[in-house]
Amino acid sequence: MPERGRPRTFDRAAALRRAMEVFWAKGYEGASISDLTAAMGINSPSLYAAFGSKEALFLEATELYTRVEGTEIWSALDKAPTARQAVERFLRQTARAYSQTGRPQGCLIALGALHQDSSRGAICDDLRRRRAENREALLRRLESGVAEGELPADFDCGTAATFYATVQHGMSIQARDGASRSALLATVAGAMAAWIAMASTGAA
Amino acid sequence: MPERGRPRTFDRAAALRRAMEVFWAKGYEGASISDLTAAMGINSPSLYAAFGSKEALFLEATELYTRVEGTEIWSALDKAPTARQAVERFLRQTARAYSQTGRPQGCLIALGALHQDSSRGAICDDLRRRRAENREALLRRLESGVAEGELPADFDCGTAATFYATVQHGMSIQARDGASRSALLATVAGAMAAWIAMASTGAA
DNA sequence: TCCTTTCTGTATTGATCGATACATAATTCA
DNA sequence: TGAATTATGTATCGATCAATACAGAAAGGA
Repeated sequence: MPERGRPRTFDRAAALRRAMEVFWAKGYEGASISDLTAAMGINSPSLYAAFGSKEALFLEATELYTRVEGTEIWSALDKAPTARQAVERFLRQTARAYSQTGRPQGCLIALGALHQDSSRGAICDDLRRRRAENREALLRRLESGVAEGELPADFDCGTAATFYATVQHGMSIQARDGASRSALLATVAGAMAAWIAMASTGAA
Repeated sequence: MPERGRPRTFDRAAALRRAMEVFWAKGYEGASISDLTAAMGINSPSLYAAFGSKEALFLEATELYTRVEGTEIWSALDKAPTARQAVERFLRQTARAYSQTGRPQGCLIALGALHQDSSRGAICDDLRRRRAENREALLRRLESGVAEGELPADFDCGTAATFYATVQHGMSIQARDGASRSALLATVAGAMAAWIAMASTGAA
């Protein structure tokens, strides 16, 4: 509460949003401090004073991404009445989110830092952990579907969770390649076609 | 034929293979000239004399990757007697190739340069073009399946080609996350489960 | 044996990377 | 008001980036 010293002259939350967009568009190593400060409207000493380092800023940016963009995509999982609808809506939300105009295409978590490297270990690990959490969320929803009797007892939830998470990752690259929303929805249709077979016979 | 001047003391083809592995593991921007020369066993002037620039070296490396690793994956498309077997073998070869021990995991074409940037336009465009060619190859094989009567006339080849190409892209990220071969094959099983539904009813 | 050509290794280029030193400005506390 | 504290802008830091200058070495052609 008691704010000592000269007050900050920029909006920290707004600057973080700008930084998130830069990381989203360019990836961790592709986003330079110059890129970031230019987008955030501040000088580098202010960036370091407010966020600590490029790495810490990225971690805050991914947390913000997860909370805002991620929720938009993943909230469908819990809201939908059936596991099938949950997965389909989650994928359709993914298609919508990955093809928004005026925003970077694809997913920050999927594309932000794919190449493990000497100094980028923490960054890669953080994104990997978030991707693993996404698969876990899918897995839990599918297991609920089995517990509730919607899905057969021998339904291979692990295989299905891995499969749908992988499709979502592929959609990030597809979106980066400039795929239209309808092209992304075609992928969703393909992925949901698998549901029928997986659900009716257990895993293939 | 007439080799004037001092002969090269290193094997250009072997050096290119090493460079390909560095780009494969670290991506275009993640691979520094130092990384490359160290792996190739030469100094930077030799690199520039033999390959021109980092960008030209990358383009040669991706061409080599396509010719060697790519053929291993994609040759299944033409060899298999049916479209379904072609797609399944193509995906299973992908799972195998993406989880080879002692090699980078995932695909150079899919992961090499995902973030379009000022100076990397040509690199991104080249990889994008190769990814588009892969989808085209899938599409042609599926259309053959329709022409030969294996698939119904209303089978949506475009949707299926996009879907399977996207699954393969997702498998690159899955592999980068350390997925085992069996985990990748689980994704293949999921993707092939979609075949049944797509082939029996046309697109979903 | 020169001359030309090409490659090799050392050393270095200007640019940019992430990160700071420092002086100054703006606020709270006493 | 004066001391303490924190933020800001300028001007950098050493390290590393991709790319070369340059001199010497190794080959062919004359």
